[in-house]
Amino acid sequence: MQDVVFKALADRTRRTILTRLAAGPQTVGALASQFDMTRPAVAKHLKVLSDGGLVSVTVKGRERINTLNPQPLRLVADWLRLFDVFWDVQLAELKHVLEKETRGGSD
Amino acid sequence: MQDVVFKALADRTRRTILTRLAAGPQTVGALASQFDMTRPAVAKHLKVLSDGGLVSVTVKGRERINTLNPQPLRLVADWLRLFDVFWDVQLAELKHVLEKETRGGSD
DNA sequence: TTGACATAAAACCAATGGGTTTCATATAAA
DNA sequence: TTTATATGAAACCCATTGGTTTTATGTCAA
Repeated sequence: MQDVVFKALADRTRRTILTRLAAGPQTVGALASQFDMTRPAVAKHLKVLSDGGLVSVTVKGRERINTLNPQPLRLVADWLRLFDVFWDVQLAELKHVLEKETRGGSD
Repeated sequence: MQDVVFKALADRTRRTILTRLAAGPQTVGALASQFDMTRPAVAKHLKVLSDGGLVSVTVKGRERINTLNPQPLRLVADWLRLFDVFWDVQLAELKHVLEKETRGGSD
C-alpha cells in the first residue's frame, strides 16, 4: 500500500497532476491539454495515481472526472516522521559543535 | 533535485536502508547482510541514495561507512505541505456534512 | 609478502516504465 | 441517424531499473 503511493509520487508528471487537481477536479482531456504528451500517456499516469488511491474517478456521460484524494499522502508524512528524532539529534549535535567552537574561541 | 529524492524513496529496499541507517552508520557489507540480495545490489541502492543526497559516504581503509543524511527529506515534507490546505478543506466539508446530518436528524 | 577481505566496476539480463500509435466504444450533438 | 467527441484498451518501442555474476583493486593481517 505504502509502496504504491511512493511509486506514484516518483514521477514528476504525476506529482504535477496532483497539484493541478488540488485546484479542483478535472477530466482526462483537460489535464492532458496541460502537458506536452498524448492523452493516453496522461491517462496512464492517472491510472497509477488512482491505483495508489490518490485520485478517485467518477464517470459523467462520456467524461471521467478525476478528483484528488489526499488521504494516502498521510502514509508518506507518517513515514517521514520516522526521521524526526534523527533530525533533532543532528540539531543537537550541531548545537554541541557550535558551543564547543564558541568556548574555544573565547579561550 | 526534488525528483532525485522522490525517485530514491520509490524503492522499498532503499526506504528500509534509510531506516536502518537511522540507527547509526554502517558499512556496505553490514547493510547487505540484512537483505536477501547480493552486496552489489545493495551497493547500487546506496549509490542511488547518495546521488539523492540522503546518504553520505566516508572511506575508512577498505571499508565505506554510509551515514544517513536526512536533510533532503525536507523537500518531500515541503512538497506534501502543498496539500495541507486541501486536507483542511476536506475536513471542513466533512464537518459541514456532519452538521447538516445532525440538523436533519433532529428535525 | 602472501593471503583474505571489503569493495568498486563492468557486463549482462529480464522486467518495468513512460511514451507512442492505432483501434474500439459509448455518449453527446447536428 | 449521422457525426463528432471523450475515453479506454491494446500493441508496440526504447530506456531505465533492479538484480545477477565475474573481474579487478586496494587494504588489513598472518
